[in-house]
Amino acid sequence: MTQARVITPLFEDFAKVEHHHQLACQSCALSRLCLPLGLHRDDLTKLDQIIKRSAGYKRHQILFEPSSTFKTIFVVRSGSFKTTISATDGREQVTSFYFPGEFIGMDAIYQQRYLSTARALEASSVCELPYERLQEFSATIPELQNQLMTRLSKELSSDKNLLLSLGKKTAQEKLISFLLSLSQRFSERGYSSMSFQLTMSRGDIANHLGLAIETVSRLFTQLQDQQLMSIQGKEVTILDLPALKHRCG
Amino acid sequence: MTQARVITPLFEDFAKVEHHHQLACQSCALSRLCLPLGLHRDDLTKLDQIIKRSAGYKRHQILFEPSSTFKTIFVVRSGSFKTTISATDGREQVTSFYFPGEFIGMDAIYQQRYLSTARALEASSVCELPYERLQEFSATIPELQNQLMTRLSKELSSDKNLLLSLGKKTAQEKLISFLLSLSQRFSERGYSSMSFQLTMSRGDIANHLGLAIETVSRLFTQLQDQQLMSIQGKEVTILDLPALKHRCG
DNA sequence: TGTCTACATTGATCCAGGTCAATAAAGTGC
DNA sequence: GCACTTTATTGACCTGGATCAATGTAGACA
Repeated sequence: MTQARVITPLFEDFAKVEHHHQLACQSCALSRLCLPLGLHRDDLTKLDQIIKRSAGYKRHQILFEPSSTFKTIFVVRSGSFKTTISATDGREQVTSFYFPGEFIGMDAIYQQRYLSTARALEASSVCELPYERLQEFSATIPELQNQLMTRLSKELSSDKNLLLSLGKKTAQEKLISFLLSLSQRFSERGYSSMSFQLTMSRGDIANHLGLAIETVSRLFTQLQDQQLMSIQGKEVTILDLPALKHRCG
Repeated sequence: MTQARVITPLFEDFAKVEHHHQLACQSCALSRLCLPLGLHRDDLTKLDQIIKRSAGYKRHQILFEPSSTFKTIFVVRSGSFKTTISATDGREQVTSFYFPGEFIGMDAIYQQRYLSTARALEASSVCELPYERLQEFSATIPELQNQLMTRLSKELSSDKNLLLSLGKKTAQEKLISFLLSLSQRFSERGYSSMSFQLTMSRGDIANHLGLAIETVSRLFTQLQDQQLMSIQGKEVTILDLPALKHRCG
């Protein structure tokens, strides 16, 4: 119960600190996870001019979709998002979830149009990085260019790991891998890695992992029965981390 | 039969033109698909200095693996490669196939170590782009930086599409999507999009699509029976493109 | 030219996880 | 607080594609 309070919604505390949303990168609590990482103070000041802190997004609100014109890469400031990609017949695949400090929309650089649709999972806010300006700046700030490449490469890495999950893992292994990767990301953001709130629905998780909702639900009960973790609604508590790590492949 | 001759191995003709393998980018037949795209002539000359044209790789030979130290990004010059990622217990997922002009190893930028293992599918050759030098050069050649980001983003896009395939498509849809994407890539390289040689085994295709070899084999027979395409060994001929497009989701 | 070995096809059987259906919680708005 | 809607759980049953098994085919190399 006490853990739950601090993480609903994610980074709520940071959002509150920002009385208006033009808080400079220098004083942003996220800077250690975000674009500013490794940038010099003066470079950051320059960058600060072009970054637009957007108003908040409500649960389910669309951040962008394939029909939107591509101008910016988004960074999650608070809350969380999901991206989905659609087949021609309307079937959708949830490709990623995004938490504070993570970049959304990088797959649009090639072809200069968003490939996917991004939706807020809860009340959330973002910073907008105008891509063209970012490119100009990268020419004079090598560390910025490095930062962008690293982010792209990081997303590539996690997609490849997801490919391994979807292609080769059992339903239980998929779910455990997913939960452990969430745990890892929460811990990087200063939250408990052992107890956290899911911001996405069972449906989103199932879809992301190529499973049916019912399978996810059954696996949750099964993991509880095996004393590996406890799940009450959206709250996940990891009980036996070594056993879980052992079971995720 | 006539089509088959020109594509075994892929870009064989280019390989022959290069009597030694220090052919400059400017005179390389691939330049239109490769890094040089959009670069100024003088920039290309500079870049040429740092690109190492490596000796050939034999079928099944390893280009890199996770234990290799990351220093370079590879560009396929001739032939083709596959990359695989491994679970802790040894299960492998074929994450991508790479053809001439395509970049291998970009997922290593984050963490500075290769995530996957790359193997030649046939007698092949590559150019090596030392990553650190590439970074230095990007600072002064904005178009190079743009080129790299675009390549990363392109790989991201194709991985997301594969996620859709693995997560939401039926076996037949997966296979058709895969074959059509190959067809597209062959056509970009100046080959027939209607008739081409598979350079990978049934096992590689099955693994890549999260299927069993037997399923792939059965689907091939089924696609032939339905007069949608003809498959004799490694040679694929597309007979009814509209019908195939309709069936791939 | 024949022998090996790896790769591919085809058939029979099985099962992990999907689908369908009913019920139960948990939000959400009035 | 109550109605309504969305989300989650649980059970019964079914199926697409995996697995097992046998056979066929094609390179590789002596």
